[in-house]
Amino acid sequence: MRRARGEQTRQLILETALRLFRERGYAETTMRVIAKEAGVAVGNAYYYFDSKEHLIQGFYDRNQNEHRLATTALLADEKDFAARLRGVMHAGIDVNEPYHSFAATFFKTAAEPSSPLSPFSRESSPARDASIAIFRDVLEGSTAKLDPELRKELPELLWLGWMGVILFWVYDKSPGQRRTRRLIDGAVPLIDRLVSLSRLRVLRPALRQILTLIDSVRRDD
Amino acid sequence: MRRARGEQTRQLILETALRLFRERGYAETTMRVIAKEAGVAVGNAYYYFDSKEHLIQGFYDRNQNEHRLATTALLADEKDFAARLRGVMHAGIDVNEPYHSFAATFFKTAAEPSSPLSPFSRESSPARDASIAIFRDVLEGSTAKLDPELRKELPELLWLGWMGVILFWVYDKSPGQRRTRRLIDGAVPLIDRLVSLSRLRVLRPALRQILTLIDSVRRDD
DNA sequence: CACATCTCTTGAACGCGTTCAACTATGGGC
DNA sequence: GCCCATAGTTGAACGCGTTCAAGAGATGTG
Repeated sequence: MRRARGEQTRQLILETALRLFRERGYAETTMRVIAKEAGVAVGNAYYYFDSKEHLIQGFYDRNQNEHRLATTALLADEKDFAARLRGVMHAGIDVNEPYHSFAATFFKTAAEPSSPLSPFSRESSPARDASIAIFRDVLEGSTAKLDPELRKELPELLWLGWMGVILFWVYDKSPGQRRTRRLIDGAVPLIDRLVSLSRLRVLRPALRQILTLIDSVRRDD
Repeated sequence: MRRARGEQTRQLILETALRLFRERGYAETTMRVIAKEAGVAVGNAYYYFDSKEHLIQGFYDRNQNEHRLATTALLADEKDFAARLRGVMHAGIDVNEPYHSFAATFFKTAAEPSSPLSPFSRESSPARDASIAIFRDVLEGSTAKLDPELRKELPELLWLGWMGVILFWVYDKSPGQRRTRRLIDGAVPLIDRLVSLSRLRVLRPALRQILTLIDSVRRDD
């Protein structure tokens, strides 16, 4: 089997790279060392990964998957919207916590718009969609009552908010990133309240304005 | 005078670099070419600038200043809050527009939390305070009526929102970055409306919740 | 004027990510 | 069993940002 051997080498390189990234940091880990540790030639790594940055995509995918797994139990039992959202966000931070010190470097790389690692890039689209799906589940599996038009947009908005939390977390230098935990604990009830308020008649015009804004901005022409 | 000669070389290197960045892009401009065009040795550029990315700081400072200058006329005349905010944001985009293509790279550098170029870093504090001051002026020089506690926090919140607009702009690949313009045109009236709504009795609890959240997150322990 | 000191300048050299022509191993077709 | 297209692998070589020992030039000191 050709495929099997290729996949094996690919995994070997990826696992070696991620281990070294964790042990010594991203910038300090050279492609030559990754190749040497994996027992292959430098060029071989480039046969499987377009660039050093692309290796990080593997890290993202794995954590993304761990995040999903960490939330399934909660999302199966809990019905309260706020509790679901809070659980999902804390789980997301839990999963990434061991990597906080070098997540900053990853973030720097991912921040470049042309980078394949950017959360908004085409290459990240599957991971992004999977992440948005979690937030759709958070909403749809809950007993929350809200404006039907907002319901359609909310999963993506929650994902955007989640990106904001991640951004905050990356910059968070407080011990154990407590501030991020406080942000989540404070923001979730607030979001819950605002979502409920979406059915209020007085706020109808403001809500429509928000939805119109989302629509006009989304059009990419 | 030594200082004069050094400063002259520094300016020569900076201007040459910015010109080349504009002409051929950031990644395509090598330090060797910058040095050659400026008529100095490569190492000389590193005597004045810590790295290639640090050359961007000069660009950043210059545009920051231009933004401030571009808003003074408007902020002296206009009294309507929405019009003031809209003008300031569009002016900010105007100033940066010619550099959109390599602003991405600048953003990448600024995004690293440990970077002195980060908008949240201590080194950027003066620039950040200056920027927040503009938004304070936007608010205080307007006739807007709003909750007094919100009034204290709003300038910083507007600045944060502005950072979000910049982030959107950096990623905006639509011709002439039209989507960013639409975002501003749509978001400003919305902010205006929400600010007005802050005096509404029904929303009092939600507002207090927002203010409490800001306070708890700001505590850095 | 000589000397010491500090500012400024040089360019070869280093290590990095990345490329690519050349090579080897594999498996299916006849 | 042989052949050949394809998958997989190699490592020297390239151009890049960056460093640094060495020196040149300007200024202060006796």
